[in-house]
Amino acid sequence: MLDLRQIRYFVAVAEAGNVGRAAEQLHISQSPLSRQIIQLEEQLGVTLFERAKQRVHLNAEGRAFLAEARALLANAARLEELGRSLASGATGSLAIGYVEGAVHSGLVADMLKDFRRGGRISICN
Amino acid sequence: MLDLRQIRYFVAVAEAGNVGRAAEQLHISQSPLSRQIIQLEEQLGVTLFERAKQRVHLNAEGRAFLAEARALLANAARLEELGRSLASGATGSLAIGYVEGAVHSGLVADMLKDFRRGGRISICN
DNA sequence: GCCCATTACGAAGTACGTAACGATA
DNA sequence: TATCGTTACGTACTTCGTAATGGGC
Repeated sequence: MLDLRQIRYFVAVAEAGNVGRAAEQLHISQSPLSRQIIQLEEQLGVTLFERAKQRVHLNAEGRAFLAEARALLANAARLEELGRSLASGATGSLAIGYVEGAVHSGLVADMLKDFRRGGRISICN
Repeated sequence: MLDLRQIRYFVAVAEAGNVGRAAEQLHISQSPLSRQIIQLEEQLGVTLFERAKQRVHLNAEGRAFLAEARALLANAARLEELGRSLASGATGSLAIGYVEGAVHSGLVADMLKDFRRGGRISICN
């Protein structure tokens, strides 16, 4: 089973392009970060970074993996926020995310009308 | 940060409606499973199950959480599979998921045409 | 000599299983 | 009494930080 922490570590290193700086941003040492990245690669059986001249750099596989990894982290963050929001709301709260254009197209308005009639808002990605 | 293992445990218990059976399916004991569920609830600050008469049953918050939890697990599984597929493929493989209707609408065909011209296929949920 | 990534090693935290407990039928 | 969920406790594993190692500039 995939570990979200490793994914977060991977994204940090990929974005920083540097293990040391990524470690600072994550508030951990270089050592465990380097190990977690290596472990992730071993568990997946993929080399995500090109190691050369004591530098790490995303390779083709790493770039492909990065896009989906970011999506997963965003999904996890939403789920966590959903949980916390469920705590505050009486029986649940209404959170509305929108995409540019969705408001003007009347999509959001229609969904809200339907919701008032007792309909259910479906989760839209 | 959310832990995928706890999410998987939660979904198992929610679907089984029973800690014991869920534990069997997960190949762990009842004890740690019960604790992980409680920890998840504590970390989120939400009660996901209604405890009554020595039984656990999803409450309203739990049901709302379950839907998104399943989505996250599916997303994680896709990411893991992507990683493993990147290992075998030369520089990456092409995997196509489709939704009923997308094929007949010509959406997939258009995307493939664009892809042949050197365009990029965007990830669609 | 300085910086960067990795490896070595000891300490702390966490998850597990077994066993005991409380409650329900 | 049998079953189910939770709590108690000891063990094993995993992750962390510090320190040492090996390569480039």
